[in-house]
Order: sequence, then C-alpha cells, then structure tokens
Amino acid sequence: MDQALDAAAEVFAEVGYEKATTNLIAARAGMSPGSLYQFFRNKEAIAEALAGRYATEQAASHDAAFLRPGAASLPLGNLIGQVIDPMIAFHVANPAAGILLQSADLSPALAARTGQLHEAALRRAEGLVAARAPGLSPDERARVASVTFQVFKGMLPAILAAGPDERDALVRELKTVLLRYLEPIEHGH
Amino acid sequence: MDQALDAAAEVFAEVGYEKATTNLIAARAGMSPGSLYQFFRNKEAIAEALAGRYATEQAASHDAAFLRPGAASLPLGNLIGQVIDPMIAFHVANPAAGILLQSADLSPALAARTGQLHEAALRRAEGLVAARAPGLSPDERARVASVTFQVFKGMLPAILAAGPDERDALVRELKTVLLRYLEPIEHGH
Amino acid sequence: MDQALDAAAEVFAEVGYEKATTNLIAARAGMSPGSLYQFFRNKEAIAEALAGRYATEQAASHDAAFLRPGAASLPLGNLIGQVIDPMIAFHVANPAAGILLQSADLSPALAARTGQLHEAALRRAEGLVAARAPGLSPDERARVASVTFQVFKGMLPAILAAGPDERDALVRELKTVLLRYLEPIEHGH
Amino acid sequence: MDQALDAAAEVFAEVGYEKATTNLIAARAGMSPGSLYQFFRNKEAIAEALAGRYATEQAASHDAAFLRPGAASLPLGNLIGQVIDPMIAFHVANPAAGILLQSADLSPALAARTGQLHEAALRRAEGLVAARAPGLSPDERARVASVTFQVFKGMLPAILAAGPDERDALVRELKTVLLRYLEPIEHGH
DNA sequence: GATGAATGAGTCTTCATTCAT
DNA sequence: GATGAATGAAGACTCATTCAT
Repeated sequence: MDQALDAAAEVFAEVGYEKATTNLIAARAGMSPGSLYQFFRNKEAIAEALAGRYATEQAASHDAAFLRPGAASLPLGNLIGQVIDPMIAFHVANPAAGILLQSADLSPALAARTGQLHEAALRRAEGLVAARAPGLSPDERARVASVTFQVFKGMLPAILAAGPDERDALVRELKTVLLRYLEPIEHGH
Repeated sequence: MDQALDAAAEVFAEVGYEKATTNLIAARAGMSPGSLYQFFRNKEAIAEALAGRYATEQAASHDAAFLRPGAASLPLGNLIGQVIDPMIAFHVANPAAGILLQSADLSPALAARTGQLHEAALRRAEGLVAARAPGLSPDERARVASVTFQVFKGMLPAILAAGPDERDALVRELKTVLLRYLEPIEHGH
Repeated sequence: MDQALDAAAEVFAEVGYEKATTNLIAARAGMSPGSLYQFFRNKEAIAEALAGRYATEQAASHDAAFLRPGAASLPLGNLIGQVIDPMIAFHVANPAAGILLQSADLSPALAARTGQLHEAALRRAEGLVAARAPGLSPDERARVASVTFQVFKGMLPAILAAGPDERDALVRELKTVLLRYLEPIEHGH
Repeated sequence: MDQALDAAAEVFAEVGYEKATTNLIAARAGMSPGSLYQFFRNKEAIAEALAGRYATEQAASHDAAFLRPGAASLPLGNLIGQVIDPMIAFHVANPAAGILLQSADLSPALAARTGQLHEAALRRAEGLVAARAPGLSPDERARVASVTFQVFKGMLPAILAAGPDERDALVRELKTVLLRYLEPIEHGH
C-alpha cells in the first residue's frame, strides 16, 4: 500500500493528477489494477491517501523544528528559515505534493480531496502565528496564516522548476517576502 | 466565436480544463460540436484563444492604469492598489483566467499560449519594477517581478474562493504583502 | 458541374474514394458544398457521374480505334496494341479512373456505383471478341471478354505506379499476356 | 485474439476496410471495444495482424504444394494447377484476404504489412519462375513473377464474386491465361 | 441558383472500474 | 488476497449533408 502510494507519487509528479492512469500507477507499483482497487476505492482515494501521508510527514518535520530548544524565542528571520527550509526540502523530495497542492486550485472538484494537506499546513501556520503574535484576533490570525501559506504555495512551482542556483535565490526571496510581511505583525501590526 | 469562448470560460471555471468536454462547451455555447470545431482546431486551441483574449483584455486594463497622469510618481502603496484592484476585478469577472493561469501541466503548445498570459503579466510587472527601482540588475529585476507575480498568483485562488468581505480583507492583505516586499527594494534594497 | 467532376477526379486520385471529403472536392472545384450537392445527390453520385464520364470518353476513344479502316482484319497483336495503348494513355491521364475501378473491388457496396465503367469496358471487350472469334457461345464470349478486362485491370495499378521505362515494359507484357491468351481463341480454341 | 481476427475478417469482407468500424468488429467478436484494443493498438493493427496471419497460412499451403515429390518436374499446366487451386481455395475461404490485397491506398504502415502478403506471394512466384526459366535475367524474372501475380490478383474479385459453376470456369480460364503466358517463357521466351 | 455555416450522428480510442478465476 | 482480462461509458473529433440567407 505504501508501494502503491510511492508509485502514485511518481506518476502524479511525472504527468499530473488528471493524466495519471490507475493502470500506470498499479504497474509502477508492481501490482495489478485489481490490487490497487483493494486498497483504494478509486483514483480520488489514492490522491487523498497520498495527501494524507504528506500531511503526516510534514507535521513530523514541523514538530521537529519546534521541539528544538529555544525555537519559540528565535528571531523571526531564523524561525522562518527553520520552517521554510525543511518544507522546501520536502517538496523537492516529493514533487507530487506540489502537484496535489496545485491541483486543488485547478478545479473545484479537486479541492476536497487534497484538503488534508492544505488544512494541516494551514493549522501549523496558525500555530506559528499564534505563538508570535498573540494579540491577533482568531480571524486575523487565520488570515495571516492563510496568506503566509498562499505565498509559499504561490512561489513553490517556480522554486521547484528552478535549477539549484536560481532555486536558492528564490527561496531567499520567499523568506524575505514572509519576513517583511510578518515582522510588523509580530510587533503589533 | 466569442459565444464559444464565453461558454468555454464558463465550463473551464466550473470543472477545470481537463474535465471540460468539448461537447459540453458546444452545448453551453448553443452550438453543435461541429460548429465549435469550425472555430477551433481542437480543445487546446479553445484554451489558447481564451488565454489570448484574457491577455489582451488585461493588457488594456493595465495600460489604462498607467496612462493615468502622475502614475509614475505615485506612492508605491497607491500604485500597487491601482494595479492590483483591476487585476482582481478582472479575475473575479473571469474565473477561467485563473484556471488557465494555474494550469501548469498542459501540453507544450497550450503552455506557450497561457504562457502569454503569464509572460504579459510578468513583463508588465518588470516594467513596474524597472520604473521604481532602476538600480536593480536585470536578473534581480526579473526575479523581483516574478516573485511579485507569484505572490499574486498564489493568493488568487483564495481571493476568488472567498465571499465578498473575506475577499476584501484578503486583497488588502495581498497589497500589504507586496508593499512590504517592494518598499525596501524601491529604496535601494 | 464538369468543374466539380474534375475536382473530384483530382481528389479521388490523390487520396482515394473513401478518404476524399465532399468539402475538399467542393473547395477544389471552387464552389461551395451546397453547390456541389445541387449537382449530386451525395458523394456516391459524384463517383457515379465521374465513372459515367470516363465510360463515355473511353467509348469514344475505343470507337475511334475501330472506325480506322481495316481494323477488323488487323493481325490480333496489332489490334490489341490499338486498343490497349489508348486505354493505358487514358488511365495515365485520368488516374481517378483506376481508383474507381479498384474501389469497386474493395467493398461490395462500392461496386454498384462504378458499374458503368466496368460494364462499358466489358461490353466493348465483348464486341471485340465477337468480331474475332464468332464461333464462341455467348457465355464463352462473355467470359473471355471478362477475363481480358480483368487481366487489364489487374495489371493497371502496377502500370500506373511504374516509372516510364518499367511502364513500357509492363505494357508490353500485358499485351503479350493478352495475345497469348486470345490468339488460340481466335483460331477456334 | 484469433476471435478478434476472425471477426475482423468477416467485417472487412462484408463492408471493406474503410467502412469497418472497430466497434462492429468487437461486437462481432463477442467482446467489448476495450478488449479489442487490448490486443491491437488501433484499427490498422488489426488489419496488419490479419494480413500477417494470411501471409503465414498461404506460405504454409504453398510450401505444401512444393514439397510434394516430383513437383519440380511436373508439366507446367499441372504445376500451375497445384499452385492456383489452393490459392483460390484460400481466398474463397478467406474473402478478407482479397480485400486486404486489393486495398492500395492504405496508410504506409498498413501498406507495408499487407505488402507482406503481396511480397510473400511475389517471392514465391519468383521462385517458381526461377525454377522453370533459369535463363531469365533477374529483372525479367521479377517482371514475369509480378505479371503472373497481377493477373491472379486481377481475376480474383470476379472469381470470388462468381457462383460455383462460373467460378470453376473462371479459374480454368485463369490457368489458361497463365499457362499460355508462361509456357513460351519456360521454353526460352 | 449559390452560399457556407451549422449540424449531429458516428468514429476511433481511452481508462476508471469490476469480477471470475 | 491477488490477478489482469474484460468492460463500456464517454471523450475528442470528422464529415456527409442541409438550409436559412
């Protein structure tokens, strides 16, 4: 079943969600289509499960960053780096995650199925914001977290498509955008 | 033919590019599939033409913003507003434009055409940056423009999905992000 | 209407009957599809009319060969030459005639529509045979004529496809086949 | 898969290659279109496979005729009978073979494959000629073989279309044509 | 009489899904 | 539980034919 998700990730990354065929995923996973459908009700369920796996993995990496001693009192720039760097690394290692993230915006019908990834990321961003800007109203906090995530999501495709040098420059730029956006908020708007 | 593009825009917005069927587009346009294919060689060509139309319309609206007297000497915040507001209005009025903008994994030919939309927006952003931060190297300028556009693109889906109130708040936030990102650049990094 | 048939002949020769589209024929004829359908009930009717025209033209050329004084008493080899040469010339000049002749064999449904060409050619061959071998029963005469025509038809594609030199050799061979076949018949089996 | 080819043969024989639809072939084969496409990449591939099957079967039957002891020293008329009779029987039993043999304006790929049928028959005819008229130059030998085959091909449709009695008469006539054509060649032109 | 845009049934082909083995 | 052949609905696209102008 992990085998199947690995295969799905490969195929999604290579051809996108819509053009990925379940038969190709099964073949890539070294199993029969029938077996694939024993694990997943349908193609959508595969994407959902994959998104779930990504959500879990990212949560783990995020927690790791925050269990580091002193994380809470880190300067904002450093904190951003500690969060962004593993996220980028994760997406570089798992290009299908980006595909799923984008697919959600492509068609309303696709949104629900990758919700977990979205929601999980959002919730973590909200935790961050709550810790750094405790004065914000829940609405504001949610909005700031959402904006942060959207900026990340917006830059992700370019970052993933870039070669190593340009990628580093873009990541630096992403951090700059977020730092400049969040710093005034941290200090009470 | 405008009829057909209108119908295509509706259908793309509703179900996304991949799930849009040419027969549905034709029906929505009140014509037969055969007629649709008299105007467009294939499904891709429909999207291409639609992207072209959007590129043209946006260029016009953007030029309008810049021909306004004094635009060049406007405070950055105001300038951003003058650019962002019509762009948002455009995307709210034309939700299919966002779909096309986001669709990364299209065929090369279509990508090239939606690339028009992309490129046109990018080039306009570069013009802006060049005017405001003449000291930047071409590479830096291109990167700043690209980042600006990516941030916009990243927030677009949420803005379009939001209700009117939340939408306004998100647009304000988008402007804030861009202002805080660009202001230091305008003043020499 | 001759215009239309000329165009049809071109198109049939270029792409074959099945792949020829009525719109292409109309365009080639410099008229609208509507006009084409004013002259011909449907695509089949075009082929029929074209076959009819070819039948007429060939009849004329055949009669010319036979009105030549002394034709009836010519040695068989010469007579064959006088019949075959203009027929080959005709088919070289009108490649669509060969297409129509072949199409009749490709699908039972196609046979009827080019019947005129077949029948006309057969009847002329029968006339020839009757003149040269008056002793044959009507059945035998019909069969000999039919065989003669089929041999001609069988070699026609290769003759038309060949370059000039090979073509001459093949035509010579065709005449040899027919001469050797018909000579004993002329002399009472 | 043999099922599918049988069905294709039926359909090709009934309506010709162009008018044969893959759905009809599938239905005739008692399978779904999807299954048909599991065996054959596309419609062309069906015809190719069928042509291949025919080529193989004919080669076998032809070899059988020639492995018969004393075949090489048979009088020419007998030899012709031994070759023609099974070929006619084959085409009577497999009317689609004639359709494929006659279809000249197929796509290059298909032509190449039906060419197999063509080529195989030609090569066998050449073998025959070489054995019987060793004095011929390769060019002449090829031409004689080609002419022989074309005569056969030319008479085939009429033979297949005829009722049993007329068919026998036509086959006899075919043999006569070939015998009279080839006999002088066998004896040094 | 001519036009040519419009039609829509029909074609090939794909692929998510099922089910007998 | 696994298999993978079979399914068949549905999609992109074509083209003979019609009909309002």
